[in-house]
Amino acid sequence: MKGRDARRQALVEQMADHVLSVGLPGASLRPLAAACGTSDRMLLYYFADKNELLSATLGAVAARLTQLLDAALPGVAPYAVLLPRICRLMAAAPMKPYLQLWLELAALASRQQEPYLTIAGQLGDGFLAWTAARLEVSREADRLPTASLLLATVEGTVVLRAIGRETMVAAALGQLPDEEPNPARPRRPRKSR
Amino acid sequence: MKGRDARRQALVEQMADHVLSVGLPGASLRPLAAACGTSDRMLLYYFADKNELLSATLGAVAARLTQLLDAALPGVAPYAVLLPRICRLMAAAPMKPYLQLWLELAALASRQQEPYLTIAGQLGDGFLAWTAARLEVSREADRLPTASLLLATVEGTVVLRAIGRETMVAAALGQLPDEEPNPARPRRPRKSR
DNA sequence: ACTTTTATGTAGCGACTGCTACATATCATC
DNA sequence: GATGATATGTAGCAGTCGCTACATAAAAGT
Repeated sequence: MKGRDARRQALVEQMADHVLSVGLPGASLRPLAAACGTSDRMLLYYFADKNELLSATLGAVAARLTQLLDAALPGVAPYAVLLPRICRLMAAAPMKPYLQLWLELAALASRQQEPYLTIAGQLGDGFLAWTAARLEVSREADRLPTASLLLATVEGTVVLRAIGRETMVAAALGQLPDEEPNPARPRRPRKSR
Repeated sequence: MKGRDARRQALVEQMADHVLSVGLPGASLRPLAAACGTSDRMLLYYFADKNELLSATLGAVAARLTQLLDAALPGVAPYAVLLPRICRLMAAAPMKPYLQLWLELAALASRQQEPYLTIAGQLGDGFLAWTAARLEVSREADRLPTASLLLATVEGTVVLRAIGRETMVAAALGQLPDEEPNPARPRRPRKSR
């Protein structure tokens, strides 16, 4: 009764590895079991069914992501600085598997499928809180609305990058309200006049 | 050789209906065939394989979406007006099946799967052009960058709505640069002073 | 009328899906 | 050392997946 929970946790972590590398399409019982060095039979011995198993695994993934995000971007910044900063963070290699999984979750959640809808919602709440905590606002009442707007834009760049349109992301980020202190930005080579 | 293409087109339209209603997860050969009143055998008689069949079907879906979007939102508007306008359009009921499919495409594209990556990319290009055409800018050089930023934010609200966070969308849209001419918006009941 | 092309039905293959029945180990407790 | 709980292997079920071999019907062309 004690080692059982420990074994479950160990399996969950190994399954999290596997899901992060191949995504939900590859998250069927036999491949998952193989990634854990066990059998589908044993997975269903430790978990009631695939749903419970996946819920636990995605929970572990969410925990890793939370940890990863919390470690990133210390300090606060105003909207116009924070947006490109977060977008750059989301474009970094370590985020890729999480964001691929995130889009798969969003697609399933969009069809109201449980447990994905619930999990994706909680992840979204986490994203918002994380964003809000790093946002510098003049009026405190603007924090959540501004963070929501920022989050939406970031999510959008994630989608655009997913469909291979990094150019659009770059164009969008070049089009900020221009409040960040970036002295060395060549606007245009200032034609001779 | 003549009726063949007509039959293909008819099948494609019926499959588009089906895909729009159940999404890519339900787009396997036998259900698709049933939706067309035929058999999987016949689908693979008119199409080389499932990939070709799905490409054609998603092309038809894209055409419908283009038509649907082109009919919507005549006239141009500046960024701050256009953003909530488009978001409201995306939240409308007729868009739902398209956006659910769009997220599924984005998730598959994110894993570099063809033909989804190509199709999603083309759809994204269409979105950007559509947005840019409705955007009112002061400097023409800002059109594409600003449209990209707008598109990203819109896509983000689509994701947030997919995961059941309409509240975040509402909060984000309340947090616009506030340039739209909306005289009857109660900011706050202006406390007595 | 004969042949060739076009269209359709039937049946099935091998692989995979989530899940389960049954048997058996291993091991702690009484 | 018998007994019961915990753990694991083997085998398989009923279903779906994309796809194909084989037969045949209808139609078109000669």
